[in-house]
Amino acid sequence: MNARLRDVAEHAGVSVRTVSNVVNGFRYVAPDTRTRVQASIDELGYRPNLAARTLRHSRTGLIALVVPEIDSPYFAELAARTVRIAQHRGLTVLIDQTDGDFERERLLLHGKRGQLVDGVLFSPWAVAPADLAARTDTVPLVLLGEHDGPAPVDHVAIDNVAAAREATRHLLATGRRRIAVIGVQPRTLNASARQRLAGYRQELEAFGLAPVVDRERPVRRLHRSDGYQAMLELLDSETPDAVFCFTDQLALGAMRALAERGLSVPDDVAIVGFDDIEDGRYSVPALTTVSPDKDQIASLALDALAAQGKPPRSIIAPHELIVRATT
Amino acid sequence: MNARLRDVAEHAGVSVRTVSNVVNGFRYVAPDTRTRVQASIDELGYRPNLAARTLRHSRTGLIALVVPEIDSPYFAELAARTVRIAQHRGLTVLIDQTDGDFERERLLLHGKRGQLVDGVLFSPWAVAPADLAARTDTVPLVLLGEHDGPAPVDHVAIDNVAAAREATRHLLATGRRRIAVIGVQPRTLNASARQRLAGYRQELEAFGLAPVVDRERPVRRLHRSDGYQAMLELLDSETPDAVFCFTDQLALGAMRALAERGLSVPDDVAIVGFDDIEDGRYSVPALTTVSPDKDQIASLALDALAAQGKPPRSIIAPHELIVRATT
DNA sequence: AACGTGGCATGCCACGTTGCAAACTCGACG
DNA sequence: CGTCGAGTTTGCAACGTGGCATGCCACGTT
Repeated sequence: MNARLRDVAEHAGVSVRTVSNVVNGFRYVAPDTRTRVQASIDELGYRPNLAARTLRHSRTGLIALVVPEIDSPYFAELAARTVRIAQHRGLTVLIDQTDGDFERERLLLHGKRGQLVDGVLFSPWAVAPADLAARTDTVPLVLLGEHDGPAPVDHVAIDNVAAAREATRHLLATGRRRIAVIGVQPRTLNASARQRLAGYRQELEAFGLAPVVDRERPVRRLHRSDGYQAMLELLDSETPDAVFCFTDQLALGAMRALAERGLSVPDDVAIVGFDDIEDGRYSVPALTTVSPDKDQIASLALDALAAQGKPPRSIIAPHELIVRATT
Repeated sequence: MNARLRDVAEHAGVSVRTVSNVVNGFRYVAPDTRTRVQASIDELGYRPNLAARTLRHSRTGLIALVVPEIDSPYFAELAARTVRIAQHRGLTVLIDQTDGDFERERLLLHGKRGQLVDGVLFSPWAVAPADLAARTDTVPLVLLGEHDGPAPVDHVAIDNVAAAREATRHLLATGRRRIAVIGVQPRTLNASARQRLAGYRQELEAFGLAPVVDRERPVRRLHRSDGYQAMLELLDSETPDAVFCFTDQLALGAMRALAERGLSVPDDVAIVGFDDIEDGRYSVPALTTVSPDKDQIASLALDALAAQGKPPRSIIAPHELIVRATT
C-alpha cells in the first residue's frame, strides 16, 4: 500500500491537515514546517490518492472521447489533438471505442461511465437524435460531427453542406461533368454523409446538371476497402470523370482501384476527398481534400464541455478546400 | 448532484446497506425488496459513484497507455486493439501522449498518474533503462517495444533482429545488392531502431556483403516527411536498388520521393517497410512489410500487467514478413 | 416451551482527502 | 499590561461505498 497523508503526518510530526496544506500549496504554512513535511513526502514517496480527491471534489479531471474506431486516421488525428489540448487544460482523456455498435453507443450515452468522467465528447455513428433526447445521464455531453433533428445537446461540426458544395464546385470548375460520389450511407442515420450528399446535389443543380442516381454510390463503412469496392462497381457501369469521396479513406481505396484498372488520376478521373488525413498528403498523387480544422474542433468541443449548463448550441468549426494533385 | 445510495434507500424505505446489496447482487435479499429497491434505483436514475468504489477497493479498472503520438498509425492501431481487448477484460484505457518528450515520459513513469490507474502500458521513446530502474512508483508497468540493457520491468516486443534479418534476406533473395536502410536513430536511445539496424547488418554480412555507411540513413522522427527527406538524400548520392525502412510511414514517404523522381517501385527500387499499417495495404503499389502481431502484443501486455509481482520477463510476440507489391 | 437454523436486513466503520471553523502563538499597538 | 490580529496549526466531519458482524424473524425440531 502507498503512503497516505497520515503516514506523512506521523513521520513529520505534524497533523494530517498540515500535510494537506503543504501538498495543496496553502499560503499559511511556516517555511520550516513546509520543508520538513516536504522531506517526509519525498522520503515516503507519497502520492495523493486521486480516488479520495475525486470523492471529495466530485470532479475527476477525466473526459471520455467516444469514437467508432480510434485507428481510423481521422479519429486518430482528432484524438491526438484532443488529448494534447486537454492536457493543456489539466484534463485527461479516456478513449471509448464503440466499433459503430448501436448498443455500445447507447450504453455510453446513458451513463455507463458513471461518475468516472466530467464530460463526454461523443462522435456518434449509429445513435439517432431521439436516443440523445431520451438521455437521463447528467454528465455534460458534446457531440462531434454532424447530426440533424433537434437534439438537446451541444454539438461541434463543420458546415458539411457548404464544404461539399465547394468540393463539387472545384470539380466543375476544372471541367468535370460526370461527377460521382462515394460514401452515401444506406441507413439514413449518418448525418454527415447525408449533408455532404445534399451539398453535392445542390451544387450540381446550381450548375444546371441533374443528379444521376447511379453515380451516388453507397458504402457500408468508411474504410479503404469500401472505397475500393465502390469504385470498382462505379467503373463497371460507366467511367466518371471525377469522384467526390466523403472521406479520404474512401478516396484512397478508390485510387487503388483506379490504379489497378490502369486509369490515371487526375487525367482520367479526378478525386476529391474529405478529412485531410496525413495519408492523403503523401499518397501518389497527393489528394485534394476538404480539410476540417481539427484543432478548432477539439478546442471548441472542450470549450463547450466547460460551458455546459447554458442552452445547447450548434457550433460551426472552420474548414477549407486543399487542392493538391488529384484534381 | 446525482442520486446516492442513501437517496435510493430513503425512497425505497430500506437501509443504505440493503440498497448496496441489491446493487451488488448479494444473495439474501427478499425478491420483493429487490424489486422495490430496483424500482427506486430506476426512478431516481441512480449510478454507482466510481470514485467511492475506487476508494473502497483501491482499484480503478483503468489502465494508461502511454505512447509518443496516438495519430501515428502504428500506435493508433495498437491502441485500438488494446482498448478493445481491455474492454473485454473489464478495463478502460486512458491515453497519455508524450510527443516523444523526455520530461513528460519521466513524469509519467514516476507516478504522475498517482493512484488513478491500475497499470501502465508504456511505449517509450526518449527514456533509457536507467530511468526505468530509478522508478519509485509502485503501479504495475509493462514496456511495449524493444529496449535493451537490464531494466527491472516486464516488456513485450517482437524479435526485431530476426525480423530485420528476414526483411533483408527477402531483398537479397530477389536479387537486390545495393540495399539501403532508412530509420537509423541519431541518438542511441531507440532500441528498436538499433536492433533493426543490427539485423540488417548481420544478414548482409552472412551473405558476404559489407555494410556501406552511406546507405544507413538517419531520421529525426518516424514520420512520412522524414522518410521522404531521407530518400531524397539517398538518391542524391547513389541510387540503391532496395530500401529497408524501419517503419511503414518512412517507407510511404520514401515511395513518394521515388515517384517524384520518376523512379519505379519495385522495378528500379524495391521497398520493405515495418509495422504493417493499414495505409501500406492500400498504397500503390502495396507495401511489403514486417507485420508484428498487434493483437498478441496488446493481449500479452495486458496479461503481463495482470500477472505483476513475479520477476520481470521479456515476452516475445510473433511477427511475419508479408510480401506485397513493392519487392 | 426452549432451541437451532436459514433467510433477510441493518448499523457501524474505514477507505484518503479536504472544507470549515476554531484554537493557538506571538509580536505590535494603545 | 491587555487586546488585537496576522500567521500558523489543528480536530472534526463528510464525500459514497462495501466489509463485517450482528440482530431479527419465522419456522421446524427436540
